[in-house]
Amino acid sequence: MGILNPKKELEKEAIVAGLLKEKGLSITAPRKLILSLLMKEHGPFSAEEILKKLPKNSCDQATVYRCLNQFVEVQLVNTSFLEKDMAHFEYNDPHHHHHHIICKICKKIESFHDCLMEKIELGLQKKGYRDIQHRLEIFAVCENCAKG
Amino acid sequence: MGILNPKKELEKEAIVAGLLKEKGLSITAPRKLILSLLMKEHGPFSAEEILKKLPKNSCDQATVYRCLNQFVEVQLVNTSFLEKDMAHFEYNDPHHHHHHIICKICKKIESFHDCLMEKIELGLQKKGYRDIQHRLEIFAVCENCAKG
DNA sequence: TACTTTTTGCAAGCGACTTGCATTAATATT
DNA sequence: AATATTAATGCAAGTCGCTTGCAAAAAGTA
Repeated sequence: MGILNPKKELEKEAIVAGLLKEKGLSITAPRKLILSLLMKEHGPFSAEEILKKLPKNSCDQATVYRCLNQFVEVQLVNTSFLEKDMAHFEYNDPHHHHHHIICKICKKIESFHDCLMEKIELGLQKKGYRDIQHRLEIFAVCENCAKG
Repeated sequence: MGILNPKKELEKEAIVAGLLKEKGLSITAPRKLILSLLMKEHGPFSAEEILKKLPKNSCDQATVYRCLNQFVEVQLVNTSFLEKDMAHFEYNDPHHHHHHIICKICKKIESFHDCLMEKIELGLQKKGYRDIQHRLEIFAVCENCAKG
């Protein structure tokens, strides 16, 4: 794909570099690789999956974790804990806000773009989902900490 | 408290034992201790916190984890991943459905009993919370797996 | 280009959680 | 109620996702 259309690839590179700069991160090979991977493929992916998807020996496991944590900090990436014991990461596209539903048995992950509990659960039941549970967690800075 | 009102304590014991039986779990000392702790105090608590709250040497770390996982399986307890790297556990009281908000900085956890995104975020802003993010995860059995 | 700062790779380390196994306790059976 | 059977517990060792210290390399800066 990059070979077939080098112009477009260069544009994408520029976008990725721009995002990194915007967030105050220096532009390095691993950071570009990881971020463009996450922007191209729709996760959520575990760190291990990301490492496997990168070109062989292009970057170390430790670097993957370090980059992902930095991306989360600057809100380029969202974390979720769909599976116990393992974080999943996904590019945070503000224009495509969505949530995940993971099958308790086969662990298949799907996304949906709606955001209202009752509506969601009814819709999912009609789709054939059973035994639906949800978890909503909110992260914020409290009044006290916002002052300090 | 148990000493002051032994009758009420016995009643509570019976409730806890009843819940365990209802869920097909045998009634053991550690299970009774952990479940009644979670029913009495409102978490969410980490496994470590639970272990510390139990009477000294009343049960092993491994047992705490084993019990908690069983409780989650039978839906007596809910898990949340408010902090990366550490699960939190809480008694699943169907009459007091609620969610959690954790401060990004001081990690203070509060619960709220409302359940509508926009309403929630507006209300929290008025309460002084800033930089609000939320995470909603849904767990269910998909059509395929429900068949099998 | 030379200097300073940050990032990376590697390997060792950490910590939450799990597991194998012998012992002990809970349920089922008689 | 006593015994047999099955399951749960404690202990210690192990696993695994993730982090970190440090020297080398690459980015940013002048």
